[in-house]
Amino acid sequence: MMMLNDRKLMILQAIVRDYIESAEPVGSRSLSKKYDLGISPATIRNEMADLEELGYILQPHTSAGRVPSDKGYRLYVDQLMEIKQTADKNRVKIKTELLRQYNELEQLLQYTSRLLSEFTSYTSIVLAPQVKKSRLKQIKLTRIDDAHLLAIFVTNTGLIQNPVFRVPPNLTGDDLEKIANFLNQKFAGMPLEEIETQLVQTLQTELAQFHSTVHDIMPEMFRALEQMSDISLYLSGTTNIFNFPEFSDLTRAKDFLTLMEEKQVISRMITDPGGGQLKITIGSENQVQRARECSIVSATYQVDDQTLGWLGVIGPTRMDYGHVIDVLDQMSRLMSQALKDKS
Amino acid sequence: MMMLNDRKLMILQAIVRDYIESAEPVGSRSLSKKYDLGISPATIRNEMADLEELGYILQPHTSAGRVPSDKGYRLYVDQLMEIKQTADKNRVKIKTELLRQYNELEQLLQYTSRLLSEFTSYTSIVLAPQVKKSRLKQIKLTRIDDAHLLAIFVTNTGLIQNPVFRVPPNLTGDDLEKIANFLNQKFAGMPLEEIETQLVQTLQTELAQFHSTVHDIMPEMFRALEQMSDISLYLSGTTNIFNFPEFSDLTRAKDFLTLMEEKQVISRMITDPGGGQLKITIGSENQVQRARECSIVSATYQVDDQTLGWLGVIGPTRMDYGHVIDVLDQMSRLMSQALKDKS
DNA sequence: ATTAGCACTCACCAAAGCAGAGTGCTAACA
DNA sequence: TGTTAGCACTCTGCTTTGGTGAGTGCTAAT
Repeated sequence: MMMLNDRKLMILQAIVRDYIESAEPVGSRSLSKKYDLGISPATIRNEMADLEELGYILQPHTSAGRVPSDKGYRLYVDQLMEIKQTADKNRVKIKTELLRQYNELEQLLQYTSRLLSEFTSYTSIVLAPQVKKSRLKQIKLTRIDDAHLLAIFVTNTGLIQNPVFRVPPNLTGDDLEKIANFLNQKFAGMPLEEIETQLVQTLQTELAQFHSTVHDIMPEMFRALEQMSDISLYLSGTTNIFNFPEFSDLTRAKDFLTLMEEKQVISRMITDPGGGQLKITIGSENQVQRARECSIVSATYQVDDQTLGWLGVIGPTRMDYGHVIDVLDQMSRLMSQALKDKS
Repeated sequence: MMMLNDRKLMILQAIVRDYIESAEPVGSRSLSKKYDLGISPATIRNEMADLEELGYILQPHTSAGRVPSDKGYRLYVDQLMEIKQTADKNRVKIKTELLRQYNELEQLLQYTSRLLSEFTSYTSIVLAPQVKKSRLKQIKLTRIDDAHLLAIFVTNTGLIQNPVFRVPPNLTGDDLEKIANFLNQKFAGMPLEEIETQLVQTLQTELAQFHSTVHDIMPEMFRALEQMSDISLYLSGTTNIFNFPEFSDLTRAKDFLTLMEEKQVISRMITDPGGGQLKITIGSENQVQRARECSIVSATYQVDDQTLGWLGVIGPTRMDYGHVIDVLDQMSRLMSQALKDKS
């Protein structure tokens, strides 16, 4: 692959910057006026022609200016971009807000999401820790009424799940306590998903000591747990997209918002199996067809090197990557810290 | 106020019906063609002129057809509308889906919301029972770690709240149990909001028997409860508004969707302090300025004559009231029943 | 009281003309 | 040989113009 010379890089950088700011195709004349590149529009035109041939920029139509292609954005992000430092005032605000003592994990997640969309002006996504991957700290069983039991799973991620499920009425309070003790001893510290599989094996033998109905309630309990804990994610600023001219087409806006209602898909987009610290997906790089007009930047939050969840923003490919990355980087660190303080 | 003669009523009815269906201003000629009114366009025109003067219909501009005014819709809803029976197939579907055994209240609410938007094709809103008004069935206290306690409030509405809060580390397990027992005995059956106020009075005297720190943790507990239980409501089908031409203006669509992000406001709109069974708010009747282009139909769900929450739809004033009312009526009954079966 | 007829109004649409920004190419320049 | 000025050309976006169709109000006939 041909290496771009410095001047081409400089021009590409200017184009991307300008387009990110203005959303209008950028032409050679205005480029040379606005930025002090030291070369004439004609020269810029020549270089632009090359850049276009190489696929870094596009012309919406003859006699229009140029627009970065996804490939162009990619190069920009990888080599040309400068991370924008957030203003100190805002750094402080983010920090104090996020490190405030939240009693509930949910509150932290929700507030992070708010802040993220507020500071980036894109749509933010915060993915809660997966229930299944969380490790059991403690389990409690309580009778709610004749027919229902409440189980309380306290986990190491701060998640607390409390599935309610039906049970036959002939379980005594004593039974419950025994079962809970047994479960705690046996499974504390284990990821919930493992517990479920292990339980099947354990059931036959060890659980025999209990009332015979125990056989039945365990699967019921996990089914209830499963049911209630579908993907939980926090979105903010979905309506921000109306601020971007690329979504001023009604059907585009609709498609975007409809997409934002599909938790499954969103969660797949923001999660990176590769597992780097920061993931940038630009337009057509996206696996999800319907998001090929968007870019996504996402990061993880973690405790003790275990990745708990993800947070990120989604917006037009014409995204202010430099800014978003800085904000996201801060927030992911702070979330990790907030969770650490807690556990 | 002048009473409208039958013919005027008939014409108004036809106008509203037609406009609800087509979203286009309706003229005298097409009206007489489409509906078999037995009078000529010219006569219709005369009547229309009267109806306009009386404020029941409007002309977007000279030489356009007529459009119902909010006053016109109101008359239609009060006197002219016929309730549309939902197709049997759908009635059955709604019934079976809603009376399915849901372990969690949240699931019932969420699913109701889905169904409601699906069957009406508007945006649906389901308001969960207010925590504060719910009555305590049972309370449990559990230690999570050195610094945190988990309280579990089980209420009569099926709501389970589990606030986590900080406590000084020197509380024994025994203490906890005693406190819980005390609270249960004293407050079971009481609305949570009352408990909180009563507690302040009780604190000084009766709680003296416990460890001195009890003074401190009670307010803390309720603060945590308060914090976590902001208005919880379930929206579905927000993007449905894109299907209506009255929202094909980008800023209108944006305004609507932005409004839908404000739980406070929505909850105020859908709740009727007057307290009838079914509430219909048409356009400018709405207290909320930004919703004066919308109509809202809402109903309650209840158990033992106590209103627990609300459900409803919001859409353009050109709403298919007859249909919405039928669906809503069914659903509100079924929700009430589902909750009754449970408690 | 109703209706046919008629002149008139206005939104909507398509075609036409115009201005502005941008391009590619050629030829001159350093 | 790389750079730049000049120029003809292209294409979008905006405004103008004219025609069409649905609808109205009024008047006069039924």
